[in-house]
Amino acid sequence: MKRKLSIVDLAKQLNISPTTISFILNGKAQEKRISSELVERVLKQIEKVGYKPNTLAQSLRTGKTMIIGLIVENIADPFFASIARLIEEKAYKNGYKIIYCSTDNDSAKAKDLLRMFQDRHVDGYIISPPEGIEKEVNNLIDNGSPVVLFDRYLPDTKADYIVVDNVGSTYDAVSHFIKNGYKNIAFITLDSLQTQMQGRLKGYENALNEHHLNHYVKKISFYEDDENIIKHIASFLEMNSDLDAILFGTNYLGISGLKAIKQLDKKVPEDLAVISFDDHILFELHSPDITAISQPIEEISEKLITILLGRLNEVSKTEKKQSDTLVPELIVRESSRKIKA
Amino acid sequence: MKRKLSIVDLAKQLNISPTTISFILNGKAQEKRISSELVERVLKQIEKVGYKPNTLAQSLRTGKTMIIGLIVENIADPFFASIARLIEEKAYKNGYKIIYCSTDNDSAKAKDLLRMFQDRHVDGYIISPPEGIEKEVNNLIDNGSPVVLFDRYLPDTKADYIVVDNVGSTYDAVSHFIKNGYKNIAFITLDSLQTQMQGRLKGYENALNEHHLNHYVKKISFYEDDENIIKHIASFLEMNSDLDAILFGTNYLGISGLKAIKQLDKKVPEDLAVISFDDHILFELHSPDITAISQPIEEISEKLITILLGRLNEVSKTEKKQSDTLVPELIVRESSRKIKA
DNA sequence: GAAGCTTTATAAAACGTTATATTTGATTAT
DNA sequence: ATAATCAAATATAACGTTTTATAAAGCTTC
Repeated sequence: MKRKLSIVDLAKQLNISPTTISFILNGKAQEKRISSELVERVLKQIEKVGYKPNTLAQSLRTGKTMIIGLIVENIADPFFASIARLIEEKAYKNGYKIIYCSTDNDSAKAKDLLRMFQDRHVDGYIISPPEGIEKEVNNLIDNGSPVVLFDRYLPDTKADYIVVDNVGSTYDAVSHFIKNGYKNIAFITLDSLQTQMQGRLKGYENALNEHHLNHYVKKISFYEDDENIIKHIASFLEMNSDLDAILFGTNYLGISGLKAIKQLDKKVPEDLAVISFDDHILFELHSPDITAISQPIEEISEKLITILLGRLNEVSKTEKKQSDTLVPELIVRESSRKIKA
Repeated sequence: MKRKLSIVDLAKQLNISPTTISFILNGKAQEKRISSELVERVLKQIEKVGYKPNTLAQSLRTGKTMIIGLIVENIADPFFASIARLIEEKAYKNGYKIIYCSTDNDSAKAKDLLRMFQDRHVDGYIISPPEGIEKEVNNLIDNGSPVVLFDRYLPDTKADYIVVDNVGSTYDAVSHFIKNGYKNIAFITLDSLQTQMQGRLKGYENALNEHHLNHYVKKISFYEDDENIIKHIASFLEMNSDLDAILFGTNYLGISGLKAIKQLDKKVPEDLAVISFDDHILFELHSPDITAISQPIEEISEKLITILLGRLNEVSKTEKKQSDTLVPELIVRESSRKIKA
């Protein structure tokens, strides 16, 4: 196990001071008026012996780690996994690494993770936050660490955020149902106060109210497992036999919902039309294929990383809160087809 | 931006030496015979002011970062995302964080990532390796960093690994086809020398040979995008109109394959029976649902982290290569149903 | 009453950088 | 002639820990 060589070793080899090498490596050769011959000589030796600065020492000294903390609800969810993948890629191109963790929407776990990330001195945060971590997030920002939220945001924080137009997109989805002749439209969603779920509910209600239609809302706890979700949805469907359409609030509710519908032997869209929030490969290949509200994943990731990198390079930390609301697309498929008249 | 307080600050507050605090914090109070009153007093103050050691300084001094580097083919692939999720969870419980990156099966990128992770002094590695990084992996091990491979392994390295019985599972899948009356069975796989793909091919061939059936193998480059994969599969199916069953070598080949089959308006399993490697939520809900070779994801993750943590706690690094081969399960569904006689 | 142990605690060096202040010798301005 | 500027490089302290070696004080023991 050979010890890696340090800047001091390198300095000894060249018979110069470590300081000089450090200046050269940090692009201060000109500013510090290091002669170009020396610069040349140093770079050549670095190349030759394959010297690499110790990032830990650099971080300890500078306070920068070039690591971004990514906190998502669940890395195994394809929506979050895709976002993670894109963020990883973009961060990597800018010299940043990602440390990630999943919260399971548990605020205690999220706080724990924030503490850990802080211990590790990550430079910035990208978070899909559970409720209840407002204080911790504000603390981070007050301590100079930029935080960008996504998917949902925390109104009582100074954190930047990127979200989508939840209200508008469920409004459009329900309107699409109505235009196609559906009248008894349910919304199966999470029992959650998070902004995105509130928005989705709002859009649903707005559309129904406009047409004076009945509301059928089923709220499911985040902490149920797949099997229980299916049971709840199935019994909700049985108890509301007049329903002719369902909007699902998230992709996994949609998936569990399809399982419930299958169990009940209902036909989509003849017995029950379906739209789900979040597109999924399954929705594309399902028979019939499922209409979905597709979030602009690429654009979300791009904006997230752009804002965060911007903050990281900012000189004065005074600039005010940044946010953006992107527009999802309703991908119309077979499952929400017109009722035969 | 308040500066965090250091062990020195704490020592000053208590009018004692930083050394003493360090000993106490590292559980050496007894060994170093620190009086229990002092221990008490120190712990109380730590609690009171919320002192947290700086992990960077600790890492610099000790050479340990408590970070595990996770290198997967693609974090957005549900197989890898699920593994990542489970590994994350188990690592977290043991005080380790995860840094992850995706390789896209690109050995140059993988080498780059290994270098980065090394720069960051990660304590150990979990890798689904592309070919061509044998030298780098051996270097890591020689330098004392444990490496555990999964999904595929590198025969020419000393790295531990966890894989599944690829040969046996595709053998079983093909045998299942044969038992159900299928005779012209294709294997659509990646054009790859990686051990898992070689194994899957082997199992396919073994089963066919046993029954003196024709081989139909289509190898697809890893670097094609979804659209092209579909085209290749579609044209392969058109050119081999006598086929009555297909085994797909990975989940995304299976998914693209289903799209191709849909485009060609073939019925599953009447025109074409289907089995795919790797289970997927889509396979469960597809009509008809798709028979799949399901890998024991939970068990894989468990063994990976167990081996790695074992290595990290090992005193002498002499113990020999560890490996394990787990057994996937063939989940039989509608798509490989018996041909009507 | 000196030598040797215990007990309890500490000083100082080290990990590998970077940033600030300083040195040295040469050149220019007054 | 001397003060002032400049070019080129360096010494040193600092970041916050851990570890090794050492100290101080009290107690035995002969």
